[in-house]
Amino acid sequence: MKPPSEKSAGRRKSRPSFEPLQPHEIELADFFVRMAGILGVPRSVAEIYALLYVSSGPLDFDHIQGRLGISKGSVSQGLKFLRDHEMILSVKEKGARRERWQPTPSLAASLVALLRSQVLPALEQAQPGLQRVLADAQHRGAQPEVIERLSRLNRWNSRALELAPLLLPPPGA
Amino acid sequence: MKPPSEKSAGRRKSRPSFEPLQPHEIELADFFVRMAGILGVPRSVAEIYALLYVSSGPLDFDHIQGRLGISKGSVSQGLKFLRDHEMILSVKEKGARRERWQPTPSLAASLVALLRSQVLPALEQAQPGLQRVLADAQHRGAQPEVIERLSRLNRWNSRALELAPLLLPPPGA
DNA sequence: GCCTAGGTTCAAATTTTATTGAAACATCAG
DNA sequence: CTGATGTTTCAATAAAATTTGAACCTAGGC
Repeated sequence: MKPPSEKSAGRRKSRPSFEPLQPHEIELADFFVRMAGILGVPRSVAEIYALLYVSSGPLDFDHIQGRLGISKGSVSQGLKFLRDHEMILSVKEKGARRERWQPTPSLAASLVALLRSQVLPALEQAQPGLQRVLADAQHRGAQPEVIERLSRLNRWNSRALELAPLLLPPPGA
Repeated sequence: MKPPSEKSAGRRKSRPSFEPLQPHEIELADFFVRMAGILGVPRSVAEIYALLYVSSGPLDFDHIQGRLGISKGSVSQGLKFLRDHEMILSVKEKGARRERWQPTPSLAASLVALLRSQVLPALEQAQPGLQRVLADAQHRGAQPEVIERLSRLNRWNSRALELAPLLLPPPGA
């Protein structure tokens, strides 16, 4: 799909054109993309975050789409993800219709929220199953070594669940 | 090549048949698969690990393939991955040709090795780039807020690299 | 109410990643 | 050396994840 018309004449309504990322922006985006990849966060999401991170003020939807050259859908989903994980904040200027976005002050807190959202549900959901697996092994009279492994796994899981609220306080705490 | 006969009569050379995973094994495998997914580790690798984890003794190649019902290639690659990340050990019985595998004693250590191998290279590779991005921003006289963000990112990166060898000692330490 | 800027949704298309299996390789026994 | 067993490699295929874009909402101005 080629951009409709390259020359956006000065008229009000014409689609504004945005410059592609600068080398320094690309470098930072690459870094965030790599790190995000480790946690399974999609490229487009990392790129959006990186762009907001190097930008001086909050950016609106169209700027993000224009500068990154990605689709509306991706921008919308990416912003949703970042919002859901409390990694960006909307800055509403009063009287303005569009929202503008900037990163939350603490990247650390953002990462914690992200990890929390991925790991906690898995641990919670696994708990009954793990207990059943252990009970089953004991009941079958499995090898002590196996019982020991499964016990340790259960203890870990429990401790992680106990500690989670302390280390990773949920939003409303 | 003779057509393999379906009924494995009691004879030595016939292809042994392995039973599919039991419910308790499936449950544990699901847990490991979920956790592995967070770190981007493929399903087949997690399944292999889970099987070794619930099994009483070390298992050989064919047992792993047979019980999981996956291809030779997957087993080979999965074992390679687990070996490379020091998550399994080979128990060679003297005089025996085939290797047999069991999980390393500490799952915690295994996870640490895994994380290390994913995160460290990214941090190392990023360092010069991040410094350049910061220098560039300073040179361009970017907004103080942006400079501050980039500085913090650099500090984090450096500290992580300093701490890494302490928290995650490499194999030969 | 109606219109429209601003944004979301989601099925289809694309890209990425994992798995398979046949061929190649390695090692040991005889 | 030869033949059998045990394992790895890698191109082809299958499966999963991401991106796109057009249809669809929604709130606010008129």
